[in-house]
Amino acid sequence: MLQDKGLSESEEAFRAPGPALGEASAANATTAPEPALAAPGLGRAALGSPPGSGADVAAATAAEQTIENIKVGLHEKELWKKFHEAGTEMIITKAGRRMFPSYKVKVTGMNPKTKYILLIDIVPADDHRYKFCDNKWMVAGKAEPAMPGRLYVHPDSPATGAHWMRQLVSFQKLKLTNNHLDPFGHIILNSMHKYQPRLHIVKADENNAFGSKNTAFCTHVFPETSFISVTSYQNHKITQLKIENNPFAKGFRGSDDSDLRVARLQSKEYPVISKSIMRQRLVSTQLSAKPDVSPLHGAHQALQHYQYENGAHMQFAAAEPQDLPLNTFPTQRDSSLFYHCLKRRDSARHLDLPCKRSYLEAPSSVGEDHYFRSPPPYDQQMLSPSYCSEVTPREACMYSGSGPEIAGVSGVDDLPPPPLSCNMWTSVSPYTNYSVQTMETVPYQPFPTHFTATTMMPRLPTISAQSSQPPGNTHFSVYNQLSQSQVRERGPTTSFPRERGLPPVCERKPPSPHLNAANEFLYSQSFSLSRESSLQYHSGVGTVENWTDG
DNA sequence: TCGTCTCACACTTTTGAATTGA
DNA sequence: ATCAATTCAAAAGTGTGAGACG
Repeated sequence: MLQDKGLSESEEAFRAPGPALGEASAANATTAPEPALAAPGLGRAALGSPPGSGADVAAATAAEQTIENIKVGLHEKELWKKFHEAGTEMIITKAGRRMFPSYKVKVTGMNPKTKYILLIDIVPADDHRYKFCDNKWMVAGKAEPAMPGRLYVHPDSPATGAHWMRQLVSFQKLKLTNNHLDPFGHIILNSMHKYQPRLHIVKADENNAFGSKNTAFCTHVFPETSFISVTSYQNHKITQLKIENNPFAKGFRGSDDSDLRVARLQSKEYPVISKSIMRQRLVSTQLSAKPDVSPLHGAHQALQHYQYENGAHMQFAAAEPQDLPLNTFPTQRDSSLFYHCLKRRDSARHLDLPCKRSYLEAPSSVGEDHYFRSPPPYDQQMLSPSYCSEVTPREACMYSGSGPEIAGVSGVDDLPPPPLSCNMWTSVSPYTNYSVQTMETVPYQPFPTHFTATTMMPRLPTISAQSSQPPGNTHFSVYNQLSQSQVRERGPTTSFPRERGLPPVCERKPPSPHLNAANEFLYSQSFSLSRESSLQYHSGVGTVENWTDG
């Protein structure tokens, strides 16, 4: 056994020898494109705080400033780069598939005694659908409506800065699915779409919660972690990289002459080499004969610039605008940190986020029960004018567990109800300018008493040109699922995990309003975050102050 | 017909309970 | 009786490739 029993994910990861970490830091953040931090007319004043307010400065406690100082380094950055250069693909399956390389980071600069919550979301990198044609990825039309955003909260959350900094923080148990009705809380993606994982660090408050007036958070994005989701690998280079680097795929390793797969096939009296291997060998031969097949590596080719996420210019080479290279992923600044250090002006609510367990205890056996609703893909809006045009408040809707789950996704309305009747989708009143006040209109959601216990983030507003919802409707929902700590996850065809451990979610006692508020907060903050990161600023932040520009 | 998706399969690693020994 | 180390079977994570689907 590689890891000791009970090791947390972060501790597991820490044991793995890793190359140097690519790092995103606050220092780098300060070099972020100006619009992200200083959009005209949307500075402090717009956020409800007088410019240059002395009170603000005083309010920026040392604890808050640690957010500013937090640096995040991507583990196995070189490996990620390898994949990135080939055009990373991630398999998505109905049952959920892990990412490989897995998302692991080294965090420094935290206040050792302050508690933080680490979570990941995956947002569309653009509003295109792709196809793999002629050994390269090409735009194949408009993107499908974005799946309901989900967050993956690290199982150790909340934990002190000392805990997070002690070892690598691993999100390797995060799973991706293409099942729109996924009952396990995996992150739902559309196949053949490009996505960008984002790491959010949220400062928990004095009660292991967040959402009080001192809450702050920041977002880190590593461009090399972007990927195209697929149901089967398209690029043989990616297949080879996965086989070479993923221990679980060892069975497919082997040199040309001693290809295990071939040997196995032949041993079973299959007279021919597998089609895949033949194809891959053929392509390899072609590639070796055509070293410039990937426009990515052709420095002479025209560079196209793309605005991305926080306004950084993305560059990639392409012969034609529609003709994307293998690596079409944004080459964002190496350190892509977005600053979202927030102070709430209204401290009306205090959001309890009870520790799942002591962060000093032996790590929990919680599995994939750390998924929440995630922020929407606002990057899209930045990239596509069509998104910007529909950034309007949306009407409230309510979805029950027995009804269609996906409100903002076309074509899903006809789908049968999800197998788990305990899914609970709710909504909010019209979402005006993304203000905090709107958050307070969110009805209480069934919410596990445990922070990490199988609770999804509120569903994020569907703001998409392709949304089936009419403009003006803002949806968000809460999704509950069983804790993986109690039940090992099985495939969707097997019995549902609630058969063991906890009673069905729908039978649990009503959640604490504070916990619901936590959901709201995370939603609201993520929302604000997303809005800011993609659109720099928006007037709706309201009582949330961005204090990093001071 | 084509592109995409699903599923069973063989293989590997991981997990965790049972066993062993100090 | 306790604890750590070891063993081992089951579970989980891989890519493959045939076939289904729209």
